[in-house]
This record gives sequence, structure tokens and C-alpha cells, in this order.
Amino acid sequence: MQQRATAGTEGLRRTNTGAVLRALRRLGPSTRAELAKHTGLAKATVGVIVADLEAAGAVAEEGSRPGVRGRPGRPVALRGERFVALGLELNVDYVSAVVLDLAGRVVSSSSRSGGTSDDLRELARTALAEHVGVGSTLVGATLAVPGLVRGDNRTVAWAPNLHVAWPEVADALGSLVPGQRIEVSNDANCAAYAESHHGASLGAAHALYLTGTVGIGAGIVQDGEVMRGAAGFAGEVGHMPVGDSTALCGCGRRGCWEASIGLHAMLAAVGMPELDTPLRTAEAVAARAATDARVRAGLERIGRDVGLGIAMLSSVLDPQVVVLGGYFTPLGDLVLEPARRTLDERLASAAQVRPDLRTSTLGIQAAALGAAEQSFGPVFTGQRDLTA
Amino acid sequence: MQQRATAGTEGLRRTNTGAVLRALRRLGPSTRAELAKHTGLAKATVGVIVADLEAAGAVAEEGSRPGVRGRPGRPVALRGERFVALGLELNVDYVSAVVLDLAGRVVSSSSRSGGTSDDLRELARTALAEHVGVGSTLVGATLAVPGLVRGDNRTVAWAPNLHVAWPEVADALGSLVPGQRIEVSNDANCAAYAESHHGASLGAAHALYLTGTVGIGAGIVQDGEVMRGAAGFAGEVGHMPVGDSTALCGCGRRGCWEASIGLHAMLAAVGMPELDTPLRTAEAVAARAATDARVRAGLERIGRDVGLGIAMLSSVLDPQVVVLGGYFTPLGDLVLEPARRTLDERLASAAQVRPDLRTSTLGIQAAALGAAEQSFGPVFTGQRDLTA
DNA sequence: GACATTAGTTCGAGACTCGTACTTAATGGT
DNA sequence: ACCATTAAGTACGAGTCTCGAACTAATGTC
Repeated sequence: MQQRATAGTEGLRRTNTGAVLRALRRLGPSTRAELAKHTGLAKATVGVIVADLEAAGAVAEEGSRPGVRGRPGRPVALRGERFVALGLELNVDYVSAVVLDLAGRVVSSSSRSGGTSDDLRELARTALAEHVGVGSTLVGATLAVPGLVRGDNRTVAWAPNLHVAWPEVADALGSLVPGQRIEVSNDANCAAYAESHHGASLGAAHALYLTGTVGIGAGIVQDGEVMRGAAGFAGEVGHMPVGDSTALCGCGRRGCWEASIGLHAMLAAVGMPELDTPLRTAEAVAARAATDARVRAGLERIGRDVGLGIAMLSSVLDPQVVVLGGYFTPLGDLVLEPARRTLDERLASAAQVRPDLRTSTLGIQAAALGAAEQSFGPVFTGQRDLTA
Repeated sequence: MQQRATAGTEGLRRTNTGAVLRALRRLGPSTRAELAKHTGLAKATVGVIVADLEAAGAVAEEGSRPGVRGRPGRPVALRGERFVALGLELNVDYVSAVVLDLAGRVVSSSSRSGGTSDDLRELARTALAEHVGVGSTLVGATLAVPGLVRGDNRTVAWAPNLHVAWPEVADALGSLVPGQRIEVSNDANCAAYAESHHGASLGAAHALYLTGTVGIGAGIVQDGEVMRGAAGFAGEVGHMPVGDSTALCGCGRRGCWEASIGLHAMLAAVGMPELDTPLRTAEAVAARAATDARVRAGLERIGRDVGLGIAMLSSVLDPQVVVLGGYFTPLGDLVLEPARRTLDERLASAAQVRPDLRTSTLGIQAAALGAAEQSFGPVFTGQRDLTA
């Protein structure tokens, strides 16, 4: 009654099919010979697997690529039209939906302000109606939320910023995708996954994603997989004791990281008011920084505390890339430069390399995109069979 | 040219053989029927695999267990005599060697003071001579060192406390195990692995091990596997900025965690002198604490800073169990109790459960034992075939 | 136009797992 | 003492799968 990952020979086929699909995602359109090289499978095996995938509509042949000596290969490419996944995000002040296809293309991407279950339901319904036709099958649907999601990928243990009745949300959304199970996932984890597959940390097996709004959250990617922790709560870094130890946090304690670098702390440091969304607020701050030295100094202070926390996290996790999302994105180097300097001062040793600090390239869609990508996870790992 | 984990059908067999071996390690002696239940394999398959393993000498039948209705099963058990692994530790003031057998029994375990390559070589040689006979084969050998080990499991990037010429060590040891490749691993990682397989965090898939001597190091186990990080440097937590931000650290910076809770900080807090080894020093402190309230107060202060760092690490990693080794072990609840209280105050949310804080049960042998266990890793994951 | 070169398929061999049917070995009741 | 019951382990045939070698196909080069 334990792991059945690869018991019989058909499980083996699934595993190998997953390897072929992964290679196609990574390499783009490839000939069977190239796939055989990259997966280590025999040419004959790849031929059979590709034929199966073609029959299922998951891949299609493209025009041949001549020019080299010998018989030209006939590249096959992932076909997007047939298989798609839905990623949703329910956040405090906005909702978004992304439809992602098997080839990794974003078919549809939409957001709107408002943070109710109805807003999300509406958005999801139109996305599905407009972009998931009769010819395409929905592989899965995942909902990203800013809160603690249990290890079962279903229930939410704690989401203080979201005023939502949980079973109700699941039911309301469940009716949109009949016969499907909507998975729930943490928003920072989803965003981290998205940045690692499509964004700023593309190709880095070990990456850390930091999102900053009113609260601070992290998503940890280790060896290409999101790290969950024992109860699924890994990455809840907002209340680490970092930065100004006297700063009062919304949670009632003092010294939490987000009390030093959360949106409100940043606004206090630069002496500016909050606008309607964190992103727009940060854009205003960035604009003002160009002319106002006091704002730059405030961001410098924030950046140092950001760097302090990243130093901490880097000591523990040793990431290759750290991606900063949320309100940090518009501020860019205004915050990242002081963070880099602090990080250099605090590196554990000369041998350790400073991780690369970058801003998010996916912006507000990161979490929903990552959620969709997570729904494709079982396909690429060979746990789910598209050809059945 | 990529992952060949499970390509052909013989790879499948290896995977399944690994599953059977794992089940035997976990459950102890089991009948074929029980193994079939627990691995999910068919009875017939288990029969074949067990027969192969028996032919290779990896398992043997035990006396039957009567008493129940029906034909009694004939339990098979892992046989220790045939396959063993060597674990070594080279530390600042001592070296140790452990010979572990396939069944998980510690065949031999020895330590001595001294931290030179020659000391270790001597210890390893006698351990091998006395406990690895002609009938037994050495599955692998791993060396644990207090330093930053690169991802290649061979080279050491930084080991400031060890005054050793690296290629020389590898050569000297390599001649002891002809035809073998000695892997190198971080000592805290090894100890964490050992505690998860044999010690205080047995059975916990997500555990954190903290070792305290002059420096502080951590080993992180996530999903049963040691977390390495991008360059293999994950878990270097000694220089996280935690605790007294004015405390001067040996690395030249201020505010490092180990400047607050390292051995020297602890001794300063209780006003006692250092003895010849950290362990003996801590035992003396523990003894004095029974009668001296000032010592208890000093340990209380240390415990709070320990708790602060663990709060940090728990927010990031969400471990189920935190094991404290090194000088913390003799002090036990004198440090753990204040740490637990601090941890309770700093938990990220009501939903998050406090990880269980325990002291190490393996003591000074933890790292060497974990190193040996790591050598068995490929056997139990099915990457290495014992029956060949 | 012959030849070298590379892509992809066909085919038979070999390895493996699985379910079913069967044998074996014990217990418990009559 | 005998037999029904129960469960463990094995034999066997069917079904999958991967693999290497041989073969066919398509293109560039000389």
C-alpha cells in the first residue's frame, strides 16, 4: 500500500513518456533522434512514444529542417490546442486567471480588482468559456491563495487577509470544472514555480521567490520542486525575527521581517501615502525617487533590511537566484542595490557565491501562471497519462 | 544524455528491488506476502526479487512465525554480514569511523581524539581490517567533514577549522578502499541523515538537525532527503544574523548566530572555562547548573537565542522535528525549555504547530553513522544493484 | 549519378510484472 | 484422526515494454 510510482511496465512507459514531454518543453520542437539523445532512450522507443502522443493529440509534426547532411529530421512539437490547465489566484485586492497550454504558452491571462469568490468565479468562467473549447481537455485546475495551505492541497489552515468562507469557494469553483478536483496552493509557492519555469529564475534548479505586499511571503524551489515542509507551511518568512526588532507587526509581535520591509514600513520610510494597490503605490514611490533624495534614502534603508533577510535565507537554502516580486518589482535596483551590498557583507564565507538578485518578470500573473503550471506537473513527471 | 533513472525493464527491476529492501529496513523481517502488501507489488514479483536477493546474500530466511491460522509465512530478513558501508568523520578535535551493515546495525563504531589525516587513516584501517572480512563487500565509503562540500561530493570548498591538505586526505584514504570512490559530505548533513534514520528524528520526513560546538551548523532533511542547495552549501546557519547584534563573531562580523550561541558565547554567559572537548565542557556546565542559579540563568539566555534562530528556521523550513546535537545534548532541557518558550512566542500563526525539539540520541557518532548510511543510499533507492 | 550521412521504422529477442490457478502448510472444529 | 478453512508461496502464460540490429528513406557531396 505504498508508493506505486513505477511498478509495472506501463508505469515505465508513463515515466518515459513524461521524459519525452519534458524534453520537448525544454528543447522546443525536436526530432525523434534529438529526443532519443536527450532522454537516453533508444530511437525505436522514442518513435513509439511519439506516435502515441501524436495519436492523443499532444504533439504534432512540424515542417522539416533541411540544410544539414543526411536525411532531414522531422521535428515534433508540443501541441497546445489539445491540453490546457487553468490557474487561478484569489488575493486580497485582485483575482486573476491564466489558461496555460501544454506547450507552455499562455493562452489567456486576465485579472481584475476585487477579492471575492464571486469575482474569481466570474473571471474563471469567462476564461474557460473563451479559451477552452470542445476540442481541448482541461488537465487540471489549481487555485493560489495567500495563506497556509495544508499538505493535502485542498484545505486552507490560515488565511487572515482573505475574508472568505472556504468550503464555499471550493464548491463555487468546483462547479465550473465538472469532474475535476481543484487543488489549492500557496500563492508564493505558485509564483516561485512560475518564475522558475517561465520567468526570472528560468533554468535555476534552486531558486527563492520573495513577494512583498502588506505581508512578506516566500516560495522555495529546490531541485526544481517546490519545497513544502512537514505541514505544507514552508516559506512563511514574513514573521521571521529580522530587521528592526522594535517594529510592531500586524500580528501583534515585534521584530517581524514584514514589520521592517512590508509595504507599510516602506511607505513610512519614504513618507508617502498608500494608493489603491501595492503595485501602483510602489510605482509612485519609484517615480518620486528619481527626484527626491529622501525617498531614495528610505528605500536604501528598506533595501538593507531586505538584504539582511535574504542573507538569512541564503545561508539556509543556498539558492542560485532570488527573485523579488510584489511591490519590490517596480522599485528594482532602488531596493536591490542596497540589498546586494548587505548580502555581500553578510555572506557566510568567501567560498559562497552571492545569489543573483532579480526582479520578477511575470508580475501580477505569476501566481496564477504557476498554479496552472503545477497542474501540468503530473503530466511531465509521468504520473498522469495523456494518451489514455 | 540525461537522466537514465528508469529506462529499461532491468531498471524497473532495480527500482522494485530497492522498494523491497526499503520495506525490509523499515519493517524488519517480513514474509513475502507482507512485502507484497507494503510495496504494492504482486506476490509473484516479490517472490522473484526475494529469490534474487537471497542468491546474492542480501537477505536470508528466518524461522517461521506460527500462531496464526493458515500457512505460516517464512520471514526473510536483511543479512548484515554480506554488505557493509564505511562512514568516516574528520573533525577538529576527533576522528571517528562507523561500519554499518545492510540491516542497519552498527557493526563497529570507534572514535579517537586528534584531527589529522593520519589519525583518521589509522582508525579507518583497523575498522576495515577487523570488521570487513573476505565474505563481505564494501558498498561504499563516505567521509564527513565540517566544511562546505561542493555538489560533486568530492571537493571541499571551505573548511576553515580543518588544517588539512585536501587532495592528500582523499589519496590517503582512497588507498584503503581500492577500486572505491570515497565520497565527501558535510558533517551536519550526515548527522541529520543519521538522526532521521536511526536517532531522534526517526520516521520524520522533515527534520532539522542543529549542531553546536564552536560553530553552529545545520542539516536539513526534506522529504527524507538531505537538502543541498545550489552549490551544496545549504544549512550554513552559523553566520545568520540572529541574536545579539553586537556580538563579535570569529568570522570578523557582528551579530552572527554562533556569536550568540556558540560554545564560547555559552561559556561567557555562564562564566565557566572551556575544557578539552565541547562535550566534556557542556557536561561540566550541566553539572554545575544543578546547584548554581547563575549558570541556569546564563543557559536561559542562550536558550532564548537558540529558540530565536529555530523560530527563523522553522518559518522557512517547517520541520516536524528539530534535533539538537553537539554541546547542546548534555544541556538538554536547560537550553531547550527556554528555546521552546521563545519558539511559542514567535510562531508565525496559530495554525502552525511548534516543531518538536529534541536532543540528539546518537552523540558523537552521528556524522560517521550518517555518512555510512548515505553510502547505502543508492542501494535503497534502486540506483545500485546488489544482485549483479 | 554513386556515395556518404543521418532519420526513422521494422522486427525479433529479452526482461519484467501481473493475475490466475495451483500447491503447500498450518489451525480449528468435529 | 480427519477434514474444512485459511493463508503463503510458486508455476505459468499473457501482456508490455525497451532495446539493438538491420533496413529503408531522404538529403547533401563529390
